[in-house]
This record gives sequence, C-alpha cells and structure tokens, in this order.
Amino acid sequence: MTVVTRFAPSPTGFVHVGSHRTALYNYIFARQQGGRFILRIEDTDQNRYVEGAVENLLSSLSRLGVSYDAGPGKEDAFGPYFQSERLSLYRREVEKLLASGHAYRCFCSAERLEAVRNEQLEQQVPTGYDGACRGLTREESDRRARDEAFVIRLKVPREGMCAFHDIVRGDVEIAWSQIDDQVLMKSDGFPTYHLANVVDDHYMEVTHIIRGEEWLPSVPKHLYLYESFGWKAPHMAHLPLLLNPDRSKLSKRQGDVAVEDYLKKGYLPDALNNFLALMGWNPGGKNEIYTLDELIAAFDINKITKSGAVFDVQKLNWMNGQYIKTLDTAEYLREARNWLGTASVNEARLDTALLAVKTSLLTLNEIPEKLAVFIGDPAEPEPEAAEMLALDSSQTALEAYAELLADLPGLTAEGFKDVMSAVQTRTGIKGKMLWMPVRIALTGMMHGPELGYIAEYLGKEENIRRVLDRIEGRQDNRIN
RNA sequence: GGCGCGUUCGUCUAGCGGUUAGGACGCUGGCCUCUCACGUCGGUAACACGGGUUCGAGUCCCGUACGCGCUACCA
Repeated sequence: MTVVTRFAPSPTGFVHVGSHRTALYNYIFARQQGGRFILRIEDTDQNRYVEGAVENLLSSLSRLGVSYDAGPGKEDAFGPYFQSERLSLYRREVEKLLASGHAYRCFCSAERLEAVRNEQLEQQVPTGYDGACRGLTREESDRRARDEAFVIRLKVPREGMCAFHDIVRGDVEIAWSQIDDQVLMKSDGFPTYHLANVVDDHYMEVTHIIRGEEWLPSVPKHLYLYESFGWKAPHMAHLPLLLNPDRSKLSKRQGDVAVEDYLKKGYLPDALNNFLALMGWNPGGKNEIYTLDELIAAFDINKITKSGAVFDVQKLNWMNGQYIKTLDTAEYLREARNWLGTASVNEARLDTALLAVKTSLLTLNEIPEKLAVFIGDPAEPEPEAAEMLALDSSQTALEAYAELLADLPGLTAEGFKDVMSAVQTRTGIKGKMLWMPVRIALTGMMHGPELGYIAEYLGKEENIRRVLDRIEGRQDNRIN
C-alpha cells in the first residue's frame, strides 16, 4: 500500500511556523516512503474566511520548497481539494450515519445550549451537550426537520474505553463518557472539521495522519466515525507543540510566528526547514545541518519526540549563518543584492563589500548595517583609536604605507597584504601596531571586516588620501 | 473543574536496565603573526520529586508536583 499523507490547513491567515513544521513532516514522510503528499484546504468555517489566505499559504509552501502531488491547482481524481467544494459529499455521507443510527438531528437552540453550559459551569460538572435530542424518534426527527433548523450530532457510546495507538504517544486510552456528542453538520449545511476530515481522509485514501498534538483529545470521535462508516482508520502521529521561551504555546505576542516573517528577515528557506525539522525529531550524532533531501533520507517517524519544543531564535540564527556561509559566491551575491535596502554602495565594487561581510552574517537583512563601514567618509575615531593613531610608530607606518602604495599601479586585497609586508620590512613595525593604525585611518574604527577587502573596495587613491589625512602635519601636503 | 499528554544541561536533543549521561545552540577560555566575525581546540551545565520492581533504574511500574493541550454549530 502506498503511503499518502496530507497537510490540511484552514486558510485563516499566514502560515504559522508550527503549521509549516507539520507540513514538513507530512512531506518528508511521504517522500521517504515513496508515497504521495496532498494539500487540502479546510475552509468549512465561513466566519473565518480571510482574504488572500490561500494564496499566501500556497506561496509560503512553494518558497520553502514543499511541493504537493495533489491539491489546489493540481487536481486529480481525488479532488476537489477545497472542502467548500465537497459539501454534497459530506451531506450524502452524514445521511448514512442518520440512517444507521450513529448520528441524530439536534434541534436545540444556541440559547438553550448556552444555558445548559452555564448551568454545568455553575455546578462544576463537565461541560458538554446534555443529549436532549439524542432520544428523538426517527419519525419526530423527520417531522421537525421539515420546518425547524437543526444540526447533526454524532451519537457516541456512553460507556467503556476508547483505546488507540498513536505513533508518537504510544497507547492512549480515553473513556467514552468524556466524549461529547460532537456536531458533525452545522445548521448552515457545512460540515465541522471532525466530519470533513474523516470523510476526506477516507476518500483521498490517506494512510497516515500527521498533525499537531491539540487533536489528540478528539481522536475517539474520529475513530468512532470511521467505525460507523465501516472504514479503516489511518495511522496517526500527533506532533509535540512548538513553544514560546516561557513554554506557553508559540504565539505572536512573543515574537514572529509566520513563515513569511522569517523570510522577510532574511532567513533562508533551507535553514528554516532544517531548523523546524529538528524541533521534535533528531537523528542523533554531531551533525545538525541537513538539506531537505538529507532530511528525507534520515527521517524516522518512530523517533518523533513527545514533549513540546521551545522555538530558540538563537539557534535558528546560528543555523541560518551556517547556510549563508555555504552559499557559493555566485548564489550569495545574487541573493545578497536583494537586501541592499537604501545602502548606496559603489556599484562597481559592490561585490567586494558584499563578500567581505559574508561570514559575519546571521541573517540577510543585516547586510545594510554591515555594509555601513564601506559607505561615506570614515568615522571620527573614538578616543582610544585617536590615541593609537597619535603614536610615533603609527605615524611612521602610515607614511610608509602611503609612499609604498603610491608606487603601485592599483590595489587588490592580495596586493594589500604585500604592501603591509613591505611596510613591516621597511619600518620594523608589525602586528597590531601596524594593522590598527591603517584600519583606523581607513575606517575610523577599530572593528570591521577583513582589512584587505576594505582597502580593495576603497581603491588606491582613496587609501592614500585617507591615510595622509591621518598623518599629523601633512594635511596640506597631499600626494594626489 | 473534568479528561488527555508531557517532564535529561538555560534551549534543541541522544539514550531504548550496567555509560566518566553523548552531541548541537548559547555562554566562556586558548589558538588563528589587526579588530570583530569565521574556523578550531577546551570549559560550563541536566536525568522534576517520592515510592516501588531489580544484583543494578535516566531507562520499567505507581503516586505527587509542575507545564501544556482539549473541553464550540473554530480548526
């Protein structure tokens, strides 16, 4: 039997990183098993419709390289893949349940339901439907259905235990007495998640349901539905939640949660996938860096972690930095040029500057600030830097540097090292005492990217000009 | 409140009865003939608690505590 997994989000906004992790696991498992991965849009709640949410979802998946075999825009015999386009199917199926006595019509008003609920809350007893319509005869139900609004509820067993196996949790037991007579069909004719997901998973031949832990408590309802229909239930794996640093469920209040937010900040898709895949599953061993293909090869659905995982941005940052470093020059340059923002860098030498900051980047959006050292006039030296500059040896070094440079046709990062060696040979000044004065003269600062890159970026003339500016008593005696 | 799930360094985790409890991030020290970063070599730090079972428990069982989830005509 070929494995079929599905990612079934409801289009209510942006793609949460936790949702993306779920999508990833479904995708990775299907690919690994040589199976199919499908995308189904669970748009059964008309009140939660959000403009553009589907488009956003699709683009998010595509940007992260998670492709589906069937779904929106990729229809096949098992579609359509929008639940809102499958309403007649749900109605047909729920009729079967009504006929077999596994479900019943409920005519209770929203007001009555609320009153019941308040009463239960007050009495401190478990809340849930009180079963008022559960015992209605078929005749009475049919009669009232002609002119009264109703919902259809599942008639769950009242006694005994529901035991099932979850790939992540192992054996789980829940008493049927704890399960409510869940609404399957709303009064607006739309199915609830519970009905729709069971019907669709069956007809779409889904073999493995991989979803968030929040669904674990409703498994009995789903299992009862499968049983009532006479269908075989898929295997299930309920994933641990992603958490905030304070261990509450990952939420907007404590940072970014949308995949798109991270993309906007300059995180690479591969890094994001890698990081998310390792939240809840781990191959063991020293390595933490895995491409999507490597994840597919290494993944083991039986080794998914049980406990929630705190989303640690620091580790994501590190991982993203690792991915940036492994980008080859052409790829990096192409990507980096999209992140210049308003930084006005010398177009002709842009690549030199970009390459100079490559290893120091954690995220691509740091590029403008990292490039600042290359732009405009050198900064005014801090006291410590000015002090260093004033040293006799510094002055000697700078003079030698300017003179030796003047004899050269041009300046490259490589040539810069040669000049520095020559300065050392001539003056005997070396190490920090040699490099610092030059760095300060060129940039005004004591920190920054590798000096050779900066020297190359500025060019011979500008090097000489800046150095001479820092030689005392020589301000009026420029070489240019 | 009820039910369910969970609990190994600060964080992500390895461990599947006998280990000096391993790795990664972070933090930190050294090195890399300039700084920072990179890289590299070290260091720091954990089995929630209490009972069992066993020659032996992070690993199995029970309880307690704490955390989280569910408890809708939302998913």
